[in-house]
Amino acid sequence: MQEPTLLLLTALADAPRHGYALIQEVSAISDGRVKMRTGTLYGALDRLLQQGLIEVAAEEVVDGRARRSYALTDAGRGALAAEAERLRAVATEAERRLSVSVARPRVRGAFA
Amino acid sequence: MQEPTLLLLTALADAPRHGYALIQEVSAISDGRVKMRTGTLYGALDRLLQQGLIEVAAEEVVDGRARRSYALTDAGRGALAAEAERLRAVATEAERRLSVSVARPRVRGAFA
DNA sequence: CGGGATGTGCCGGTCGGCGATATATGTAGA
DNA sequence: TCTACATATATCGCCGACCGGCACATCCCG
Repeated sequence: MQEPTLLLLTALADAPRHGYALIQEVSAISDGRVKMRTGTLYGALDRLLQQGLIEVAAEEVVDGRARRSYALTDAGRGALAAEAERLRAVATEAERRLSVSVARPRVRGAFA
Repeated sequence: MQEPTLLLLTALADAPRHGYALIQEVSAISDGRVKMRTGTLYGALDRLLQQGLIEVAAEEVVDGRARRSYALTDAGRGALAAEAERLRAVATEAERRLSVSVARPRVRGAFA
């Protein structure tokens, strides 16, 4: 799973949302760093639907505009939780290793 | 940056390593889940060299076999630290949102 | 009436990961 | 000895995900 997809699942984790709202939510989550394009969005949405990680929660018309809302499935919830845990583990390991090498930039002599 | 690349940088974070050792190290870091192929490895290594995130640390012959070691550059260290922090933030946000929706599976009435 | 925000959707290009394949040496066992 | 496996590096082509660009439609504001 790649980052845009992960951000998408995260944006759906607390409540169902429709496409356009997801773009804004992803931007908010990533502190404005990730501007999701509609090409990425709908492609990813189709993929996630097919994988059963999300489902269509509602299809309504608001102010004359069609709006389709998506929600996480239980499988999606599980996948997101697993992914989050894995990423945290990698991040922790990366930081641990970095601190080791920073503390000892190079070894010059034995036992020293 | 994708996960294999992140794992590669992580594997280099505490000490320089050569290609084959990186495959094994990545496998160890990911608890055996990620089996890196040489196609992925050398492609990623070339990319990272070009981006200046890693550098060739040594080229030696051990037991008749050529061996090329790679090391993180300062830029690579910075990139890895930034990436780790970002991933941790996303993971935390994902887990926070999941716990919110699990605590309140659905809202049936107002103010209730 | 024009422009910007809201809203969904497709298409083609690009890039990274992956499987397959090739080459070469050292080591262990039948 | 011959065979198989671990060590070690490297290339190629395919595929899937992401991305920029585009199209289309409605609503609101000036």
